[in-house]
Amino acid sequence: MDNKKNIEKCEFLCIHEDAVHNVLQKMPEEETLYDLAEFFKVFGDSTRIRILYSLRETELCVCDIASLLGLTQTAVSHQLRVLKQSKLVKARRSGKTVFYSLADNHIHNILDMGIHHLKE
Amino acid sequence: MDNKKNIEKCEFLCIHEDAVHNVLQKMPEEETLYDLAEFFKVFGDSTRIRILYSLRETELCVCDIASLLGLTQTAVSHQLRVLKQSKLVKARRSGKTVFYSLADNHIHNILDMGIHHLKE
DNA sequence: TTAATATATGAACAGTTATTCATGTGTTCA
DNA sequence: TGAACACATGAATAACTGTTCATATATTAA
Repeated sequence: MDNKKNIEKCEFLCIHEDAVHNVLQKMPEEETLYDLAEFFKVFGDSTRIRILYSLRETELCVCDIASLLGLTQTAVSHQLRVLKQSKLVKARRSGKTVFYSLADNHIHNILDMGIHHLKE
Repeated sequence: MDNKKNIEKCEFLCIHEDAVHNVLQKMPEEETLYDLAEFFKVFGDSTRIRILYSLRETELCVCDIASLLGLTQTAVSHQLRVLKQSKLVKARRSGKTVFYSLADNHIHNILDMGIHHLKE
């Protein structure tokens, strides 16, 4: 084992080796966990949450969202870009306006699950 | 209406009033959306995600987690505090050691839902 | 083409957050 | 009691993130 560098003083005293070993075997890959955190991070901003909720019913243009939420067009644009990169929303251009909508119904479930947890 | 202060130049041009009005009526309360963002924010850090995954199988003490994930005891303690405040984990003291475990099975579902979304 | 407009984007700034360091608290055991 | 230890916590630092400002792009209409 060459993980001795990370080891704490308490290693020889309190570590529950069986449990730790068991957990280590069942842990998803490092990258998966990282991606998962990145995914949740996108939901971890109230502006983005509000945008996502705005899009629950219908598609809206950038200007609609800005007006609806009392934000600047620029702020909305930046956040929509984040949401788009994370594949939470998709865009459809119609002339000068760009309509945004939720990328898939999955997003509803995730929001609902969060709301549900809060109500406990 | 006294929301004219927030209104953009494009208001008179591109706003889809019906859609916006409809959305406004169905929006959850401001505070709910804020809490929801705070909730997801906790999941939006890879260290915390890794800690939560470590606790999927069994309870672990702080030292176990630190050793398992290659973190300092201090870093783990700080993050466990965040997780505890958000009621995602609970603590049980046994002598000198403190064992942490997931607060409820709900947490599993949320993690799984995230993983599931990533695999699409 | 030019003007108007809806949206996008790069840079700067301010606020937030995760980690580390130093130290404090609570428990056990000699 | 006092030493050892597992854990907690406040302060400081560094990195990250959201908003704003200025400006660029894309589309339409005159």
